[in-house]
Amino acid sequence: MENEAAGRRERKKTATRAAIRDAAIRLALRDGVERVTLEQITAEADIALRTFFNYFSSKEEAVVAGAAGDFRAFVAEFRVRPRSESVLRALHEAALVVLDRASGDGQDHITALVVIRGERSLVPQLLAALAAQESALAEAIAERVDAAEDDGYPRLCAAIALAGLRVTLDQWLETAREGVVPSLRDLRGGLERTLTELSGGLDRPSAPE
Amino acid sequence: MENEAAGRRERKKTATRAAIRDAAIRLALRDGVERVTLEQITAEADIALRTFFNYFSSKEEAVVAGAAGDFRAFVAEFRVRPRSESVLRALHEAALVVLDRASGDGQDHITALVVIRGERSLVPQLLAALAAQESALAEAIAERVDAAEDDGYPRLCAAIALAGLRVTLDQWLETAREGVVPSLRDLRGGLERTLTELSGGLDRPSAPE
DNA sequence: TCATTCGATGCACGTCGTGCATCTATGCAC
DNA sequence: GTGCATAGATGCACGACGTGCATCGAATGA
Repeated sequence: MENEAAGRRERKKTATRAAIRDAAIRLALRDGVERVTLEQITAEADIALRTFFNYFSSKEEAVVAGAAGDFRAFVAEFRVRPRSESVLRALHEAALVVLDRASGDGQDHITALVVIRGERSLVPQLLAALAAQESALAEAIAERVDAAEDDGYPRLCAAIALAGLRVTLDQWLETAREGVVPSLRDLRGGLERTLTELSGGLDRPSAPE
Repeated sequence: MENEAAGRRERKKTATRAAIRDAAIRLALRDGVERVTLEQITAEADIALRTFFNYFSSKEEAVVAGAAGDFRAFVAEFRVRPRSESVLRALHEAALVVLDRASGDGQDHITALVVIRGERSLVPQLLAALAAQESALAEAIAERVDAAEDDGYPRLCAAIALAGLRVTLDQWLETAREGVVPSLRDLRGGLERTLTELSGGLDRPSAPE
């Protein structure tokens, strides 16, 4: 998707990158991220140990790379949503598009998420990947609503939208058990509810003691 | 705050912990987190290298420890807010209380945040610390609004509230320059605006092309 | 074809993080 | 106060991580 008709060099690079990522996820799924060594990963991907660091700066980054790519795709998709859609609507639609595309690619995206979710050591990396897109999304939102320089809305909206997506996705994954991929329909429903909550206002009165 | 009249053992432990944390922050502020070695930190805190790992599992965790404590305090404070306050109101008040207490302790909390903000390698750790409080906050919210088991509101609200706080704090820190602590009044104002935005509903129409 | 460039690799080194054994100060019972 | 049990501090060894540097070979373009 980022590489169409490039030279052999570029094609080889993206192939290697994918090989490393897949190897990392496969091994992590089998043995647990902590127990997998870089040596194993590089052997599986058939590259030298040193080469690994030409692509990723850590094991964790490699495992999370797929998800990070999806986040980036989400932001890109948001950018091209028609102006007729409100911000939250556009975010919603963008999420659906990425979701469809990812599920079309097979279950790899999902299994990667399952691995990530099960491993505490990946949480920081995943959150960092998400945060990395936050500023990009904020910028896109600022353009879309034509916000003033000092308007806090874009950044706030970006952060909250991504947080909402994360929670929704997380709750959905929670329903997954033993490699059984839960219904995509459920995830759509979750997104729907989350977005509704956001647009309706988040506050609630406290219940009496 | 977590240790009142405990035995000498406990007191020494908390003192050591604080010494490590302070040493880590001080050195990180001077040389940059990446360039500081554990050896330096342990020398500064006057402990053995091995002992460090009895308290923290990494340099980064030590630096972020202070902020992590404030997050925990925030959640604790929220728990004890009166039921007469709505969820967002209670969150707001809790934030103000923690803010007051932290600023009363001097500028240490702020300088720590400044260090953290300037160092990309600390972002994952900080986000992880924040995420760690998310479930605790979600639970507190669930109690407060007496939510049903399958109600997504508590987790969503917790995630979004923390995201909102993070962004607000971040924007405020951005105005800080060269060790000059920006006005706390400004931070209060930022919180006010953020919470208003959240309760009012986050959506916005897109501007025409 | 030839020179250039860029990525892959090997090597060396410093740092990190942990398991294990040991030593010491603390807490406790008497 | 004495002595025991325990928890925390320390030392040691080791495997893994991450990076700078030099080299080699394949891909590119003139």
